[in-house]
Amino acid sequence: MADKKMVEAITSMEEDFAQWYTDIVKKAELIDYTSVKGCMAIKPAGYAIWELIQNQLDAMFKETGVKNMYLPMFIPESLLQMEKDHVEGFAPEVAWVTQGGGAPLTEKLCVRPTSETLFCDYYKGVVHSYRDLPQVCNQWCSVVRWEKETRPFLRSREFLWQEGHTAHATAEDAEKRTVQMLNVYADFLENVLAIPVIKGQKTEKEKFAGAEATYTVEALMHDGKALQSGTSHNFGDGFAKAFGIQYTDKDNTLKYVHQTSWGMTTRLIGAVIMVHGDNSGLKLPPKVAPTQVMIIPIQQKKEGVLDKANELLDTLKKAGIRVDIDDTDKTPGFKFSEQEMRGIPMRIEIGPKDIENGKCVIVRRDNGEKIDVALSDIESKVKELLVTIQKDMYEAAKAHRDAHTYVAVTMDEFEKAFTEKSGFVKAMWCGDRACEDEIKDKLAVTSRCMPWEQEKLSDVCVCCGKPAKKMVYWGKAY
RNA sequence: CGGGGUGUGGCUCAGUUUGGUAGAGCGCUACGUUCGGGACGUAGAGGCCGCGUGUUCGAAUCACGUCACCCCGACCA
Repeated sequence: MADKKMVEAITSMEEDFAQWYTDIVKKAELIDYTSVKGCMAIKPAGYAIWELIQNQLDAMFKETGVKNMYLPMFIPESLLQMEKDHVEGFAPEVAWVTQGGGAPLTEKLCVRPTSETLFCDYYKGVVHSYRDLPQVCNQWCSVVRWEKETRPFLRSREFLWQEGHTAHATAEDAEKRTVQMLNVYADFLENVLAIPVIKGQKTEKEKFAGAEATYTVEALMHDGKALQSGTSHNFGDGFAKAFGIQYTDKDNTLKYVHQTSWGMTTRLIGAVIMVHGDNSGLKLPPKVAPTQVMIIPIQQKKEGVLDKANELLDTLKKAGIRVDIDDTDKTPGFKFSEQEMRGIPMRIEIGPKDIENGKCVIVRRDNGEKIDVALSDIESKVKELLVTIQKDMYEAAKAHRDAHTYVAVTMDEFEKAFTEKSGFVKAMWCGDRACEDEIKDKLAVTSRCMPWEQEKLSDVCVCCGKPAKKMVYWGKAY
């Protein structure tokens, strides 16, 4: 039961979702604002989540043959301009370095907004033969995009991410890698972050600047808005032609490589907050919880309580669980609320009464359930519960997503879905940019993706009534 | 970049209308009593009132400028 003071601590999500989000980000101590506009200090609690994301995602990449490397944070102006669509897409939001050591530079450098051009420049030097392919590299770094309006994790001027860049001998290989990486992303979101996603393709209007095709994983936040959570792009040979990346094939002819890129960012932390969080604070899936279990001793000054609590701590630590103990002299009630705010998946209460009975009390963050557990069973029970919580959080998020996904066959239904409700709306589309533009102007709604799992809801476009080509997920986006 | 809002101890804010010695609650420090859902007592520490210029005998308060942050839109991951 939520105590009055606890509710007052953060704005409720029903009252003001944006403020609720900001409150959580601050009160769970994930970030601080800094004196650099639009750039945040990612605090230890926030960065630890990012490290867990990095470690697990990186391991998944490596299973598919990805190698990590690093390229400069600066891009010469001439390099950025090599590919026309790409530069048009990014030029408006890049930051420029015009001086070095007090003297003007002969050529200004932009701070990378993304590194396609640098990887192209690099691959041009290392790819000569079909034997040099494929190149499958990734870098973990930060990028800078001069956003006008910023929000912690969701939109900042500098953000952390990974960007994978590959070069392949054939269009088929490139397409295969693009799809493969999107599947890695979907797998990661669903199994590690417990966030269900829609996999699909972006429309021409929404695809990445310079890409032939952009695939995306789209997630639904608790307020019914969509969040693009990861993208994978197939560039075809467009960049290769612009940069002259060629190799000699087995038949002794010169051919252009086919390239891909794919990225996920610290925005994922925003997604975790907005998918799982509640009015008591953050709710972390066990797999990305820096602390999975917090032990809270009750009446800790009483003989033997702290000893027993520390014994528990050791047992669980040895079992490989990320566990900590809160033995500060705050009251238990305060500690309960604080650990809930921080999103710790599970807490263990242990006091004199428990010790007498050879047990302790486990409380789940995800559903508040209290469970008596014999001290002798603690290790196996905690392990089992962490798995259960991870799974239940995914199921809860999926139930919410499904309950907020609507079907619209007519424009009337479509408009109603967005004015009276909020969430994903599935509707048929003719494939024309004009209909996409009209829907956006009218309802501030964008096409999120053309899902790989297509359904036929009707024969005609929801907007113009002409024959439909694709079923599209629409939504209001972050 | 357009619209709206806010800047006063670490946090939330009062004080600004009508210029006159900088306030409260929470938090923090020390000690003691507490402890199964945000405890209490006593004693303390802590503030170029976002920044700049101007008006004035005197500015947190008035004027002009500027910066930052939050929210909504447009743009993006």
